[in-house]
Amino acid sequence: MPTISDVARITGLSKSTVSRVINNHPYISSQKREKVLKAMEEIGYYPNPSARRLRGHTSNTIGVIVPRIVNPFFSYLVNSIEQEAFKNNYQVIIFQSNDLKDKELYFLNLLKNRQVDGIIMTSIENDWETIEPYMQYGPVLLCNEYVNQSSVSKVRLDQKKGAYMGTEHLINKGHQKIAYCTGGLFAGYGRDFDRNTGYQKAMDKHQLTPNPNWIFIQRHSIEDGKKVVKEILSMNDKPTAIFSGSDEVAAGIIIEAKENGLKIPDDLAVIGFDDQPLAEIVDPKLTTIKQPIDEMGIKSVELLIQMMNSKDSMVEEVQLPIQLIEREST
Amino acid sequence: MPTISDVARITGLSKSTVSRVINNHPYISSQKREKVLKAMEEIGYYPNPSARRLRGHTSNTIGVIVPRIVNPFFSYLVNSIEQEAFKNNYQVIIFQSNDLKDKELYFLNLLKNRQVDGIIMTSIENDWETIEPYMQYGPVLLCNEYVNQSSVSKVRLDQKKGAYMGTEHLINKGHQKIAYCTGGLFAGYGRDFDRNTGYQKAMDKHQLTPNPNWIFIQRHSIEDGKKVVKEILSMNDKPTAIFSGSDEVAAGIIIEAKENGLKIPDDLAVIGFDDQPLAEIVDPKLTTIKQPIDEMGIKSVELLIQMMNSKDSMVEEVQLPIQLIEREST
DNA sequence: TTGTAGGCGTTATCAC
DNA sequence: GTGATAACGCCTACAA
Repeated sequence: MPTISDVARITGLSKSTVSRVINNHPYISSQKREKVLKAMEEIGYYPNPSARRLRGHTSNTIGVIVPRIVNPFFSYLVNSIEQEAFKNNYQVIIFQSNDLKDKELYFLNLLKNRQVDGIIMTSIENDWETIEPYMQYGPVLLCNEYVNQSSVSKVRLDQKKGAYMGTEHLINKGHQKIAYCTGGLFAGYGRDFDRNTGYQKAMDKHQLTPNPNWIFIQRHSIEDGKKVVKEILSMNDKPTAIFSGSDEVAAGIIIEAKENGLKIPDDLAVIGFDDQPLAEIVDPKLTTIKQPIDEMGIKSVELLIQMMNSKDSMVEEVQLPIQLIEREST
Repeated sequence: MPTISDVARITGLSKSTVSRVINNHPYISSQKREKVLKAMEEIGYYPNPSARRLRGHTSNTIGVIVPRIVNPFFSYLVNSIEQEAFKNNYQVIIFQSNDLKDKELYFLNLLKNRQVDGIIMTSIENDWETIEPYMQYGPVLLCNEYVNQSSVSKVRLDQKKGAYMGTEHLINKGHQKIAYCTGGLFAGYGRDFDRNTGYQKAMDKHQLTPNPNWIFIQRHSIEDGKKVVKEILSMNDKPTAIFSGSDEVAAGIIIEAKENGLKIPDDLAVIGFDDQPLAEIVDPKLTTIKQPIDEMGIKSVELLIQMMNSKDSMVEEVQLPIQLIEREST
């Protein structure tokens, strides 16, 4: 593997000059610049990232924390991030927190060693007070999940509006008994809180009061969705529609409802969130709230790179549009 | 961020001694070892990976090349790899080749800079002659995709048997006109070749000859599956069953077949490959060949770590079992 | 069993 | 404009 010294030797110049060319410094005769460039090309020289990192430069590596990559929402997000990063000459290290506080912290630690230049967090496990101190070691960007803190950059959606739209869509279809199913707990802030608020706002506006039994929390998987149906079937007062915070849970609901002879959307209308590929696979096809995943990834990388390059810490917040996709399940 | 010098200063020992403790060298008085360990703990010392890398040591990083992470097969594989790597204190850099030769080569290049200690390739784009030279820079392991080369380690399945089982299953159900749908071209070796061979072998054994029109190549997505159905519908001599090399294509086939009024499995039996989650979502549920993805990932990491630790290059081949999951589509 | 010194490849600083 | 040199943090001959 050729080094900067090799280039220097071949061109008869000093390492400093070569380094300057590499880093696009001014004050170099274009004649020598050409010479260096040519030599680099010839011997296939490529700067050693470890050395750069050690010397205090950037590592051209960004870390992405996801709860789990097998969730299509996150694999699509990672896809978009990786593509955009590659375009900008960055590599992506992927971390799965598995909803574990410790693992999340461990990953955040890599910022200290400059293992990564910056981190995109797509989920948050620890309290913000725990996470915030890590920001002094390098830029941290929140994508998808967020907190109500003005000190951190975010790329996010209007979750409140999304849930509002979905709920109102069901109301417009004539439903009054609308169940609500979320992945989170009833947190006091962030993504899930905003969704909850959106649902409530829509219900309130139409003077509807949900039966507390119709509120399901911490549901994530297809299996969870199936269980929701079982619970509903055992109720005296059953909902006629259900808003689910994830397409996967919604898919589970549809599958199990059909098994039990329920007609969708007649007996039970279902609306999901994400617009994952399975929304078109499930039968009937799923009405859902589409999140602009690709744009989120692209914007996140763009912003993070800006943050890494700006000397003083900058904070920016980007909000992307959200959209209702009506299919057959409502 | 504390360095080895800090630990040395605090303990009153030299950097060498500290380094020896870190690297578990023999010939250290257990008394001093304790002292060092304690100091490291206290100040939260963690070796700087860049420095280690530069000095010629390992980076505790492995690279994984996948064609695309949004394909559930690969996201599950990456999940398993990341989990196992984390257990062993390794980080995972993820690369998407997007079926591009250049991108694949670019990633392989990182082996030279010791950006990664080893690479797991889950797909192969370039000719083997092009890839082989990179193996001198570090261990490369083939997982899932493979070539008929004894000089490289592999973790793979008996693809031939898988395709054979699937095809014979259809034959046993009374089908004679069996279409075949693969993601690859008709390569002369490797995974897809073995699958093709398995299909042919099963057909031959039962003295069946497929209509050449029933052979579909380079089909990957749900959309591709839908197109296959359209093509079939326009044929005079139609197959009654179809073996698909991927669950996604199979799902597309089922969806489009239903749209066109075909009953599954009566009018068209469908069998997939992978056992992805969608196999249980699609209606009717998909019969498929299950690949032990988790074991593949675990075994790959295990093996790669062994390879990275062994001084002389070792080559090993692991073959994992494969299994038919019968559901409703056949 | 422990310490000293040098170098991995790069870039920033200071000279010229 | 260009070059020598030190330093980033770590590990390993070599010496003691």
